[in-house]
Amino acid sequence: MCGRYSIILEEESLTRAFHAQLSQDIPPHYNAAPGQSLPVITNEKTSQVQLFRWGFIPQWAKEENVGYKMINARLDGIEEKTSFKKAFQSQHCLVLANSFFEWKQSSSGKNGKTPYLIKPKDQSLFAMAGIWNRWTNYTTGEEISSFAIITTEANELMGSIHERMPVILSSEQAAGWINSSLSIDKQKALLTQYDSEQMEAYEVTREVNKAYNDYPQLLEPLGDSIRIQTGSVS
DNA sequence: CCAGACGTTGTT
DNA sequence: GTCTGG
DNA sequence: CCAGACGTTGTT
DNA sequence: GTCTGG
Repeated sequence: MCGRYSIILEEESLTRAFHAQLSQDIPPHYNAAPGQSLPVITNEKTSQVQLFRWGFIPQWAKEENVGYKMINARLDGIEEKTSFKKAFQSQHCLVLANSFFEWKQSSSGKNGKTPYLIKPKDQSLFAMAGIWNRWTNYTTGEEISSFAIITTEANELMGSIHERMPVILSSEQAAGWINSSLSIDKQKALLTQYDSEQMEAYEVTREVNKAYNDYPQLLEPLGDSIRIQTGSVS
């Protein structure tokens, strides 16, 4: 799954990869967590980065905390899910990221879980496929826009760490995902499993476990950690 | 019909 | 165990 | 995702 | 709101 990631937005790479603008200052997130306002690009406004809350709040929700249970949406079966159906048809977004974290359960059961950082080898900024929703709290009138990250089966590289991973899009796939003039069938075909050969992963400090820790050192390889790439360990 | 769920991951 | 909050 | 709380009343 | 289950 994907329950934590990093995003430090730079205007230049944003423009180059996604042809979108920043309309406000967006603080760096070295340790983005569910419940926070994070940068996305939606199909409704493809030229602007907006801040949406991570944790999809469905139409039927009576209160916003429902969103904490819906930080991810499984691609498999998503069209049959009451909560996600409508958004999967017409409310797509790109969740901007530089890397994401996954925790590997130690085989012995001892030492608990070890956090890893995973990212594409080549591009520093990438998009994860997301769905969004706009929800109104009828008690307070407050309107909240929220999103979930679509997940799929782990590829070879990810498999050694965790069973699931986010759907990662190339910039061409990303453009199609938020292009509402494409048919849903064509858009669905864009949601492919990212190539294992193009990714790398390494162990990071357990300081990342605490969501209130948010600084650049969280992204550094742990001193004696191994770097994982498909077919080789270096 | 009404009532109750509506989600994911991992662990047991 | 289960829920909330970051 | 992980961490941390999980409760009430009354008094300061 | 909408679907599933009784």
